[in-house]
Amino acid sequence: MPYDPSAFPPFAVTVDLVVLTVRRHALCALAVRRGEPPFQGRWALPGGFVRADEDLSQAAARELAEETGLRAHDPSVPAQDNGAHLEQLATYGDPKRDPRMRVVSVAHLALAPDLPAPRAGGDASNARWAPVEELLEQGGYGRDGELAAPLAFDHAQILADGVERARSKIEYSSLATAFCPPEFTVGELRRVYEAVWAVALDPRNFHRKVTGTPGFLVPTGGTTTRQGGRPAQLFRAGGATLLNPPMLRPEV
Amino acid sequence: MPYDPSAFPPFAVTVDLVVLTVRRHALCALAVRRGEPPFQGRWALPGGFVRADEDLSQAAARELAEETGLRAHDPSVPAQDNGAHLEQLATYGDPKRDPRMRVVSVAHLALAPDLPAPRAGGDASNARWAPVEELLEQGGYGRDGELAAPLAFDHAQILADGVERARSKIEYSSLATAFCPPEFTVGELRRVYEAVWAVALDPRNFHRKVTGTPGFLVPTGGTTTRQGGRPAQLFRAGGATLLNPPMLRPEV
DNA sequence: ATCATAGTCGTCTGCCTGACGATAAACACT
DNA sequence: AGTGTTTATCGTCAGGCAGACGACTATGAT
Repeated sequence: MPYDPSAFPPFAVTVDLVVLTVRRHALCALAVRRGEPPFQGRWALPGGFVRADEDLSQAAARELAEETGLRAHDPSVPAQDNGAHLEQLATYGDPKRDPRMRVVSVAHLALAPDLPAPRAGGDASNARWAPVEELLEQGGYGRDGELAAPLAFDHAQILADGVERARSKIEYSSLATAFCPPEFTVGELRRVYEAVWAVALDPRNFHRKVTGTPGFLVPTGGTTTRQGGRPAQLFRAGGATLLNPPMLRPEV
Repeated sequence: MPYDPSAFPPFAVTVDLVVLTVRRHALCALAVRRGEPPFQGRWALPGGFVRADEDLSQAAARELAEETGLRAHDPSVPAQDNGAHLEQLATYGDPKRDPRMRVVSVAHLALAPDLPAPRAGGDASNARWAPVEELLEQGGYGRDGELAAPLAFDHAQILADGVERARSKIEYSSLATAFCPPEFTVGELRRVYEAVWAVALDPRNFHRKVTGTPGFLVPTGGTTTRQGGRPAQLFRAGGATLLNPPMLRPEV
């Protein structure tokens, strides 16, 4: 097939972001309110057009910074610091997914600690962290009594795919630490798993598992009592990225 | 950001295919020879433009049919028959990945049994099954003595990603059956694992594992001696898609 | 002082896996 | 017909890991 420029239809290419964090024992996603049609006033995932000279991951990192102030974690820099984990999720290209034109969206998944406050163009009322169940349920009422309209476009599907990716990936990788601050306790890490999987885990078995997996956690020497109770050791994420054997997700 | 049609740059969107099969105890990928510049004469992954009214998965299924004659397995149809497994792999959008224009390629991964003979536009000399190591090694010589030039564009990266996806996915899913004909023996399935992982597995432990996993294999009642030796039971792929606990890939 | 909370160390049991012996049923020879 | 080769299939045993859960420790709150 010759590459005649008139032989292929032009597409708009966007990146959409599933930004996940754990707040108040719940897995939450960043949502922004749409200012223009279509779906004006509805909640949507943050995103935007890919620029002409930009790689897809660059566009995703730029959007992430614009919406949250988070820097994406560059894998080439060992000190991951405040950087959020960012990875490509999947691409959505149904011809009718945007009523105005043909848009192909390359969705990315970002995992961040609880710290940041959302800001959409500086307007906090148009951005929020919402529990993923609240964003995914159709027609219910959210915590604020507002009718929970479904997310704009196919963003409910994208969010569901991102949540599923995160849920499965923390099984066999050390990615759960991306939800934690630079230093954290075993209990805090356990609460991340409990929030993401929406299950209760045995603290003793969890402690044995994570401290017994080489390279997963590195003790910093410090302790903290910020969770109450007996002081807990502080850890940093170790170099290991793959968990073998994996963390087992309870059946029900 | 308003959706002014002049506010976003136009992209060409293509699908590229990583089609994998197992032949002669080796994991092989489908490669086609490029007829025009750039990379004229070099081997590349099959692919093509997404049409204006086509979904991404439809485009991938169409390209797969055009290149191999394989029908993609429609998940809504339980009888998978001759259909190949097809799933989205990842999207590649480096601004310089195609020297002519801005092309975003949505790569797909297809797994097929050994049956089909390649055909690229009816010309078999421009399509072949090649062992993935041969396609991925740089500067060596292939089986036919031909200098192994690297694949065109970023297709070596795409192929490597597809192979890695296949290798990890057969660990925790029943996807290895996609490499097998509709009816197959435990030994044939084991040789699929051995080819994809490039390892040797213990036949007795493998037999215990796959026959002991509920829903993985369904006996058809028949037997075959097409592999020589004692007649082996024939099985069909069962309904289970997830393997829990997973098949463990040997360390080395 | 007592309680509540959270963290940490152990024990026990059952399941799964890896290593490997043994038997079974075909085919290819001699 | 017997022997060897190949592949399939069943069984046994030891080690590792996870789930269930008891026990103890160290802090803050009342």
